Amino acid sequence: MVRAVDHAYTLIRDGILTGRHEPGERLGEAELAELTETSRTPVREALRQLEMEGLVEVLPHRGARVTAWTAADLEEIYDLRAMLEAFAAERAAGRIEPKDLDRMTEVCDLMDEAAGPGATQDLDRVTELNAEFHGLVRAAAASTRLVTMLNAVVQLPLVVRTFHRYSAADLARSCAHHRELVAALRAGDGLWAQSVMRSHVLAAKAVLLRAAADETETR
Amino acid sequence: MVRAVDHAYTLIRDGILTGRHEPGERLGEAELAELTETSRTPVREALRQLEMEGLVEVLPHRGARVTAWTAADLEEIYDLRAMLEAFAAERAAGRIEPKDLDRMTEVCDLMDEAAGPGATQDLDRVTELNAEFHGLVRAAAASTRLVTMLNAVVQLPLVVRTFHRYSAADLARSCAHHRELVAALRAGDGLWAQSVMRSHVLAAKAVLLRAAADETETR
DNA sequence: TCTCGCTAGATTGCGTGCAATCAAGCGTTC
DNA sequence: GAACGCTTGATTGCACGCAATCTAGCGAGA
Repeated sequence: MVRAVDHAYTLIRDGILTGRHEPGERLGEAELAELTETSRTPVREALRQLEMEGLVEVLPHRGARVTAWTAADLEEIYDLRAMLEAFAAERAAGRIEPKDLDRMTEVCDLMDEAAGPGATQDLDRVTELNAEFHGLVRAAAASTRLVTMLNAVVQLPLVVRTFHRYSAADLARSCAHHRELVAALRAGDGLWAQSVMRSHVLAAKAVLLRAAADETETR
Repeated sequence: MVRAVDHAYTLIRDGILTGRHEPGERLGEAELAELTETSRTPVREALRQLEMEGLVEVLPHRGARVTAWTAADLEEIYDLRAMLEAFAAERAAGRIEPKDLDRMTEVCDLMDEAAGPGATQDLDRVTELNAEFHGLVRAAAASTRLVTMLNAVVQLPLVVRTFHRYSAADLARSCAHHRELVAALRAGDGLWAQSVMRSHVLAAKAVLLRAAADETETR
């Protein structure tokens, strides 16, 4: 048995992440209540939650809209994320358990497999594994507040389906970063881990910004 | 005319910050509705908001409690804050307007006055001015998301009435940091600004941790 | 023709009732 | 005497209704 709030939250969130609700689209409470087969009360709470995470904007007496990101937002968010993830990596270096490190190595192998060129390539699986990898780092950082903040800035990359914009070289570099991070964590070197993680996120930012620039150019 | 949610939010928040509601205390919705002279609906929304900011914890079907901080929480929060404020200072270095810098200098003068020893000392006024000073930095950083995150980690220092634990030397150092930060921002030196801000926050952390240690010792 | 004001429809904000869930106290059984 | 289960009281979670507010469209006046 799940709470209606969680049900509504998950449904609306997925609707935004999969692009079913476009940026700027208006989200009426009554409409969402019907969609989620609940009432407006849990929908309201779910929208508040999503507002905190930055996925929707709600204006008093005017309802909620799906957040529309600008290129400047994107840059700002990735800079924030770089800092937060680097901090998490540093903390993780002093706390992570060997079994988590082993699992991270496994995830790296699976990612190489799913990211490799050819018919077996599965970018959605890569996204999933990537989320697990970074989740392990955050969990090892052991800071509930940090995790909350990261959740707020990590949603966006999902919206824009990051990995579908990666070139083969970008993907290879990303996987290499992951392996290097595991090495840094295994060595217990906080500075190294922090540094690799920062590179990792900033590289992702560069890919995204270039992709965004290309899009507006060809338009 | 203000919204009932905001009214309830402000009232409950003040109740926690001023210590009227003690850490660990149970906060019943009905009770708060009566206290704020509204109904349970806006109270519920206010509690959710406060949960996001870390001031209360709400458990499903069991209601809300005022968050009880441990020494480890305190350390974690100050490390987070050091990083976030440093980041804000760096961004501010490239964007802040001369008139804001002038105002910051004014605030420094006023703080020296209010912090000075003797009968004119007014630590609540220092707290107020300190908030304005840091607010100017954050505003200059021009990142809505960063401001949201900082709000989440800046609440705590208010709860424990930080400045009342400062020695004369601590206060003097804090004011010196402020002046140095203004200099760094005026020079447009992001690295310098970031560095000063980090020192500033970590120094505050040290004062608080020592004070906390003393308290548990004499108990 | 442009601007301002008004009206109507729709939507959010809030109050309240009812059902689901939880904690505590009591009684029963081993 | 201790442990388990049940019942009762209290509290949260959810649904729905009404009032306050906003947006859009129309009409009157300059």
